[in-house]
Amino acid sequence: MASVGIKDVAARAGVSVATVSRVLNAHASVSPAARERVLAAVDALGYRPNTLARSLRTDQTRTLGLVISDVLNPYFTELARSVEEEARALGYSIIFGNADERPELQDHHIRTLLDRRIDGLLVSPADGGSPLVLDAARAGTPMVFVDRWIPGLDVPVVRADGSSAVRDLVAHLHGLGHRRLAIIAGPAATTTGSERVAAFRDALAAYGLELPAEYIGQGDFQAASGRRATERFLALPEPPEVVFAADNLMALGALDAIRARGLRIPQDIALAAFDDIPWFVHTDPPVTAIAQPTGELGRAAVRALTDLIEGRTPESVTLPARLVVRSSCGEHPPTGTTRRSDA
Amino acid sequence: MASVGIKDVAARAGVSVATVSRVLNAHASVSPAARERVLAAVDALGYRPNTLARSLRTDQTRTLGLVISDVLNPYFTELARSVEEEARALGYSIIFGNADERPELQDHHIRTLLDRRIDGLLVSPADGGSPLVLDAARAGTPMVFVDRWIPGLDVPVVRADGSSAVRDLVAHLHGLGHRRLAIIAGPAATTTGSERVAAFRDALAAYGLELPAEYIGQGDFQAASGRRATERFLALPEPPEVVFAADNLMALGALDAIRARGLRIPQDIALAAFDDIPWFVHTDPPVTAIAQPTGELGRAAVRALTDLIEGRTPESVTLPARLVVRSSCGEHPPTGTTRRSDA
DNA sequence: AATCCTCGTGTAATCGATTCCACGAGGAGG
DNA sequence: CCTCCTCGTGGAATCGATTACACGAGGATT
Repeated sequence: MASVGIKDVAARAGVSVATVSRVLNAHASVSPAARERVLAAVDALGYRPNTLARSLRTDQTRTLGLVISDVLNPYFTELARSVEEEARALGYSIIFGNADERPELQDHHIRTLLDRRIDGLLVSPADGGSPLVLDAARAGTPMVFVDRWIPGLDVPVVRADGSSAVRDLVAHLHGLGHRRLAIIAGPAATTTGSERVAAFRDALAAYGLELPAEYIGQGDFQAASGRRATERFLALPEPPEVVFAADNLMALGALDAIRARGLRIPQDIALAAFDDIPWFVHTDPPVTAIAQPTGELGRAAVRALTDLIEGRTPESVTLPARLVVRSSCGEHPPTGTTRRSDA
Repeated sequence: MASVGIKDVAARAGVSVATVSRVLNAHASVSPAARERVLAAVDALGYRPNTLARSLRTDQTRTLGLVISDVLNPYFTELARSVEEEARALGYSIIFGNADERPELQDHHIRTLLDRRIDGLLVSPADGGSPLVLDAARAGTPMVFVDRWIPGLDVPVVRADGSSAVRDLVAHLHGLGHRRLAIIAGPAATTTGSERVAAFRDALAAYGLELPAEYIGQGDFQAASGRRATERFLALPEPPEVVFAADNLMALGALDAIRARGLRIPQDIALAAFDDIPWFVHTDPPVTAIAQPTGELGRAAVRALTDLIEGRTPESVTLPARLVVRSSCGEHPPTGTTRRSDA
């Protein structure tokens, strides 16, 4: 039952544990004969080094932590996938934590990750900055923010800039004749929560349009909040002509609410969303959305973090998002299929 | 920079490391006074035990590995979420691995997990059984299969039985007048790949219907394969009236293919899927699907695994799946909203 | 031929916890 | 008053690796 250790390998190869360690780590000089015997012993015994012991000694785990805001959100899921892929290519593994958009759950995972002595942390903060994150950052834990970030910290940020895409969206909507535009925002404590509202408001201003308070629904990036916000919009004396959801889950909730009211999209009300996902092609109707270069973001984030860990100078990265027009805001659907460019 | 260790705590509290360890682990007897001082020192220093050292010594990590077949599949994502939740409640953490339906990637993750000395493994095998999985099972690694399994191994299985739901589906389809029914299958090397075809064929047989070879599309549970299989169906001299996709991603691919052909659902061709997801409510049209009690499965799997680890006798669990009728197979959509019961 | 490197190797300290064992103090029982 | 537990505590071994240091053998340099 006792799994085989380095001692067993050493014994079988007739060398010391030091030599075994040396061949395994391509260290220093080892005679070809000894190397041969060690390698033979290793796979005769099926030896696998104990990473716990190794990490304890070397003080590095070659593991990165990734705390994502919500696993049920396809955007984060795709992000997680690309992060893991890039990390693997660079010789790191990833341990995920899912925050479910709850700051206390986020902290739980960060704590666990830190306890495991991960080499670095990738976070998409669910709030404006828990003491835990702040302390970790100040204590010098290698850390990179992805998608969302916390201002005022010397931590590289990898994210997409949606403002130009939001301008395109508003231009599109305005061109279709819409004038009363509403937004379902994310939590103000998150950068993506507040920035998307600001970008939307600015874009409206360019057309001389206002964004009245009752046209800002407060959501939390989860489907249920999108539903509630939309119901509130629809109950208004003068409901908006367009609802723009700041993420895809709240768009799903909006879809629920609109369908429950028996309204049609886009005839009765138009819908657009931040974050494009494959399902938006097949919803009724296909949803106009702002697509982020998700895969690129994940890869860039990993590169930034490994740069930081390995002593190179990481750079913050901002990539542009882009508008993908479908038919949920009115007019004819675009001819042909509109596909996402991000693979 | 050297993070604080148990020695620092001991020094500050004026006791030995043994005593510190004892209060931290609620072991043996410690005087209230000493306990007090230790606790004070612990949070004055912000001490956190090094889990690597602890695990090395105790030979347990209180960590479970979960290898899922595909993170981009909402079914597995939901499974992962419930698994983590239940594990957390029981005092374990989860490390995920995403196999992307590729056996070699699955093996990579299992190897990594094993190297980390996880206490137990939850697997949804992407193939009929890699040597790695077989060896681990035989070597006595606590292991539980979830969703899919490998026959002939003494490993508990937690899964859903879809056969009765498939019968319901076929009855529904037959009742709508459909007679030429096709299926997009998963890889034959997976149990869910072959069982769903078998269940479908059996259900058809009850109505005196055949399942000809050209009506069995070979997929791999990924969207692209669903698209290809559907294109092949549509190119047949006598195309099927219904396509039943064995998972939701292949259904997405089928949707793509059907739309690209300019056909309408359900007038030109009907569609149904295994695995229900929130988006199916809002696709065009809403998709009739077989829903698994995903959350329950995840929780049961964790309980079985922890039973195994902690020396209790785990039990295999089979829960029923159920049919959720929407409008993608014809007829009127059900009145009211059809929601998923699984929270 | 004496000296000095270089090369290959082994011994032992170390990482940070847990835990067995021994030991002294104090109370109970005789 | 002596003996024997029990209780609280500390010393030191241990888990399985890595790696600094020492050392002996052999070749090269003078």
